[in-house]
Amino acid sequence: MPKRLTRSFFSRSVHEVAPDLIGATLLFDGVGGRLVEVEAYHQTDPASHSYGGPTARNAVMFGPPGFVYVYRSYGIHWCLNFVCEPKGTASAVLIRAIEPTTDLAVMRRRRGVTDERLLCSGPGRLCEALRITDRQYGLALDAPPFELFASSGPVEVIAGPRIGLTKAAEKPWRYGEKGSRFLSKPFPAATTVLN
DNA sequence: TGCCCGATTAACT
DNA sequence: GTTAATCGGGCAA
Repeated sequence: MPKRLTRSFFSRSVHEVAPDLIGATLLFDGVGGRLVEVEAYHQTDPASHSYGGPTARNAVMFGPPGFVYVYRSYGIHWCLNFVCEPKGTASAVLIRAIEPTTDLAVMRRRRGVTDERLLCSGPGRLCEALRITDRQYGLALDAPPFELFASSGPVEVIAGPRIGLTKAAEKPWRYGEKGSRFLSKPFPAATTVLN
């Protein structure tokens, strides 16, 4: 059986946690798959929702690590984040793409598409497929209905610029599995290979 | 209270 | 390649 990740996994620098999450398996109510793309956000980072200090929306980011931050994007979509670092650092990892493994039929129904690559390739898409909304705001990642398992083998991780930002767009804090078909977008050709 | 705009997506040309 | 959809957060006034 794969090893479960507990909340202590997240009590490290967000720039260590983010690449380490690639290849891990996330399930919500038994639906999900392998994490293949994430982005790191830190309080000192102008692109982070925590940059301006605590508010009602970002409050969970200022709490202990290993909990879920969910926000509304463009008034339409939900986006899922994992809070990282010791309490007060207000950093988080945005989950951007999942390689779907279970349950494909459920995800196809929720998404209204059949193509595997359109089920969970994008932060808004994966929340629709897993049925993540603000009702999950503040839930712990190491307790039901969430399940999180470490990668079962080595993974080749690449890093590049984050997607869709106007501030701090040059920071290479997007991490993905090299060669994955399930990335929300390809990484630029000149991309750093980790490991 | 009003205004601007975004860690997106799908449906266009 | 471009753009509409859609609305709450954050800040100016």
